[in-house]
Amino acid sequence: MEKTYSYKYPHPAVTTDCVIFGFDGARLQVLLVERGIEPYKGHWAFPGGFLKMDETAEQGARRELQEETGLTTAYIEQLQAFSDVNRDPRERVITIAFYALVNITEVKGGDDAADARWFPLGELPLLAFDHDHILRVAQKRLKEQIHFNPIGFELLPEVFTMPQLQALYEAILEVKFDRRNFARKLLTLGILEPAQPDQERNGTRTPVLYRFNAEKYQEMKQRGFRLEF
Amino acid sequence: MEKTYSYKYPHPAVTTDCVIFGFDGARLQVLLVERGIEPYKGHWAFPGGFLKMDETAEQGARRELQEETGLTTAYIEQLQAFSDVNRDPRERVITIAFYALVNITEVKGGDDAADARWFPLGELPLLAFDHDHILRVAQKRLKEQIHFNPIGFELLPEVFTMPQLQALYEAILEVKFDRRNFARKLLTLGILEPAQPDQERNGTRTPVLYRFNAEKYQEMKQRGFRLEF
DNA sequence: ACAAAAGTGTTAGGCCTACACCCATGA
DNA sequence: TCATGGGTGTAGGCCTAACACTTTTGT
Repeated sequence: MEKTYSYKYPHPAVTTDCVIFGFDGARLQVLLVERGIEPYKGHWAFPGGFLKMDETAEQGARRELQEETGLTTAYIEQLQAFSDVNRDPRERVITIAFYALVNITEVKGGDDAADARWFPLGELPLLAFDHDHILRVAQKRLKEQIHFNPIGFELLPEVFTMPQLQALYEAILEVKFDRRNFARKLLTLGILEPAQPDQERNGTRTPVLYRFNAEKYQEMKQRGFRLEF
Repeated sequence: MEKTYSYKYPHPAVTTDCVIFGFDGARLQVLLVERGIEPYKGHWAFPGGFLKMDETAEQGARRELQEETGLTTAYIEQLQAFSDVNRDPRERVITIAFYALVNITEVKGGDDAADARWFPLGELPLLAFDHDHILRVAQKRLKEQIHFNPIGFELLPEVFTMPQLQALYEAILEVKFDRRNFARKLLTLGILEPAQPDQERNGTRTPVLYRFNAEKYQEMKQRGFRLEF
């Protein structure tokens, strides 16, 4: 006989979904998995699944993230719950959506997940459920967050160039910046440090390498600050 | 025999809770209800309750808001889900928390609810469950939101004075502003309009009345703008 | 040798901050 | 009449935005 779980009042099912952002140097990308079963078979979806009774939503989202990317330490933050009554045709399912920022080069990247793939924003396949809606909310949140937090650094390798950093900000905010003004603004923030002996800078054609200084950033956050764009 | 609802896998219970902010002219206030039953009997909690199977989380939160304040049109926005495994001692309960901004003068205000009362932030009673945590998140979100949205106007009567508006911003952001700079900043935004014939301004001791111009605000939002503080 | 990428510096204007004075009301 | 609350204007500094030239590498 099959075990079931009974309640006095109806309970919705609860899942987590994780919008995983990466940056390939030019465009923002999202990691999606192809659905092999109905409903929405053949559509693509964010990694996610049913929440276990002994884990918080964030733990569940991290578990899904780890299963798809191998990463255990990524930046992850809750977006919000999505609770439309008919968002899943099978039963009432509420999902708690998260977004994660990962360094795309550290992700084994759908090699053995086989069904997981990176897609650039703007070249997305058909998404399952209300995942297009969730993605729009995630993008909006990302744009907002970057004004208060240097979360962009989560998307870059440990060492990066100023043009890379600028391309990232432009991809997230969907605007263009003046090279010189952008570099000055970020440098005067004081959270970047050169990651390169001066001697090695042979030609000006090769960009200067920087690294993010997390301690300086923590100091600044204490005193309060704003990134203006 | 009692009816029950059975599932193949365990399902958590899902509630909504609504952090309702009001402004009395000097301080931010929160509407709380006293719990009459265990657990946390005698503690105070945000209005909330179990989500029905045919309503979205927002609809549930609005229903709770309406039951406690009589308001049907308030500004309401989702905070996030709170999912700690043991946040409710009875069973696994996940709550989807919202925050609402209401004009305190329009709220029947716990008169017939009898157990609902406004408390100023800073003079709060003991809160039930993880509601102190939820409140901190709500306050943080309110501070962030006010940089992008003139949500402060939701907390004021239709017609208000500049000193009132300033007191509200100071209460939310927990800072002090220079009177003259604050007035200029808000006026040059172009979303305030005088709500008073010039003649009636007899003495300068009586403050000028303003009203929020929602159309101008919508225009500005299209073009993109920022409130700086 | 020429195009593309990256480094660097200056200037003008706007916004923010700090600050002083006047008027009217109410005690 | 004096303290309080509210309205208004100005000057300095900082930050932002706009903009040009040089170097080097790769083709």
